[in-house]
Amino acid sequence: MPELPEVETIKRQLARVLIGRVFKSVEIRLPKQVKGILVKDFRRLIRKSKIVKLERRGKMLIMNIVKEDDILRTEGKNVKPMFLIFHLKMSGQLIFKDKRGRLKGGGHPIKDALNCLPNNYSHLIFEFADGTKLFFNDLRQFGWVRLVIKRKELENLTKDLGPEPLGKNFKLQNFISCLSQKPNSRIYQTLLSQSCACGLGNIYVNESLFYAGIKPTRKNKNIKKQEYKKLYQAIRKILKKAIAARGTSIDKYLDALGNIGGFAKYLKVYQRQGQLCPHSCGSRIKRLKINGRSAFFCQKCQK
DNA sequence: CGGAGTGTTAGTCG
DNA sequence: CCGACTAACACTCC
Repeated sequence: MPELPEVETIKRQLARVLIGRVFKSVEIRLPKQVKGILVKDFRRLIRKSKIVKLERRGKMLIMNIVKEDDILRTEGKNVKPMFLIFHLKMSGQLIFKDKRGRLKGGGHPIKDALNCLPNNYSHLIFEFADGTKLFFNDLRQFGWVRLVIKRKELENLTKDLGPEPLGKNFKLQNFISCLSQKPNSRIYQTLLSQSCACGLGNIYVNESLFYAGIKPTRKNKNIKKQEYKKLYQAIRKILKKAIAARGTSIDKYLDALGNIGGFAKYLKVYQRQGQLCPHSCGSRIKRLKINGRSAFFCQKCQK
């Protein structure tokens, strides 16, 4: 599930409960989800590390962690953090459970998953020194976690990501020139590729294109500057609104447990095929496969 | 029961 | 290099 607004929501929720906590151990039930490092090194580096900061880059959640020993040795000055990076892909969740069993965090909703933790999908279980826990659940097992020591390695992992669409570096002119560099790509596909703006997935790409009045099948080279401006504004507006609503949840899911999802009621086209266009044009929302993904759009309102 | 569909992206192939 | 396609996986829905 998680696209930019969902990961941002999870980051904000988890920051409130994770900053300052110290890892005691990690139970690795599905080793393949720990990428790029030997499991034994992963355990060793995690142990006695304190979470000092949470960041997000695109759809990745990044915890800055520091060995407690290093903090003591240097009296907390100029300690370089390591980076624990999560990608939830299609179905990952990060759920924090405090000592009383209360939950915070969230991700893709899995039926009954929150009633019982750990469950069949809890592939990594981090335990903190105070007995609280962080569960990494992932039904489809595409998600991953990695740990890198240097900021340089983190930069390597994010180097192909376009700018943060809500960040200062996201400028209309840069956005247009980036899209123009892929003249034969279709706008729907380019937006999903993370290259000109990061963090957009199928929900927000479809919603942004509807808002901007651009058909997902349009080739970039045929899109006018004015339309790109509208798209740029649409992306920012929709992402902000989605973050304010704490993300989107499709399907059934449990609220009240720190799980996410108020944006679903604002969706105009995503998974609304067959329904009347919300612009009251009389046309019905179409669904079309583009490179294996479902695009949703109004034939009348999107040119 | 079989097939399609699901919030992602890395890798391969032409 | 680009764009199209597929695999990684487990589940739900029609």
